[in-house]
Amino acid sequence: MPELPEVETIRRDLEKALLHKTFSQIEVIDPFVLRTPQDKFIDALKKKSVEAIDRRGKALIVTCVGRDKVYLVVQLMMTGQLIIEGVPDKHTRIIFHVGNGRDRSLMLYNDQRRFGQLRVVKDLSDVKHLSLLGPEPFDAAFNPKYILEYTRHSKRPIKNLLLDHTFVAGIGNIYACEILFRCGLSPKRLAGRLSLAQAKDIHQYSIQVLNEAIEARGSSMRNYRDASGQEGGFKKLIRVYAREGENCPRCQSPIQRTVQAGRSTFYCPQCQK
DNA sequence: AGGTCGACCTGGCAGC
DNA sequence: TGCTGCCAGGTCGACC
Repeated sequence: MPELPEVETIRRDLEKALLHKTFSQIEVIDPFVLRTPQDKFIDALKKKSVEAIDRRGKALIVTCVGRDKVYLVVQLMMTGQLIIEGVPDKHTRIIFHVGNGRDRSLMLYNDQRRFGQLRVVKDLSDVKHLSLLGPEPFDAAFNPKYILEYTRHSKRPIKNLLLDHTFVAGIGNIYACEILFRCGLSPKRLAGRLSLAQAKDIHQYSIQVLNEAIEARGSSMRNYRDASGQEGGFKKLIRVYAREGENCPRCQSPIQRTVQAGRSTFYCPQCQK
């Protein structure tokens, strides 16, 4: 579900709610979402205190300290949610009890489709997905030169490349469409044919779109909720995604939908060449 | 080797 | 109302 801006919003919320608090108890309702054996998962987190909450791509990394240091890695995938102070429902898979006595609270892991994954590791390099990730869009390593060099020999459409997390981490289907719209670039354009100016646009508009979305606390299409269960505000700012048939905000011609790499792409054929 | 495609799950919605 | 088919923000492994 969530892409970089949504996960970053959740990360900031969790930081306010969880930092330096202790997991007093972990209730596993549905072990299906665990990638660490249930008893190990509970044992590794119980009585640990949260030292840091980081994000890498679309993954959340909760650093927990106690007898030893462990990392809780959460990939929300399509429908995962981490909710503070929510009421458990039929999609609640894990309940984290936080704090003690008067300062008690709950953090729920909800996940309708159960694609999400939670694991506990002692060493982040044990998480294969993390080791495969390309640079963060806000990193200096993600720059026009990198984009040009990475794509030089590529025969893939630029949209597919933006979705490839080994190229750049955290961009998903919504933001890939929005970034290309702002660039005025067709999602079907071959990545290997980019000019330096176009690589600069991709770099600049990636950062711009993602920053605006973080500012608006993410987009809510279907299932996305922040850590307090609220929808994000970027939905109103989305110009093409899921707007098939509506007028392009720039030229008024109808936005089209097509399918690339098995996923919907929305774009304006007039503005995006 | 690079790139594409189904599979993984559940549920909402449109159309009949 | 109920059924069917399609669609969904991600990721991986099988396959071409």
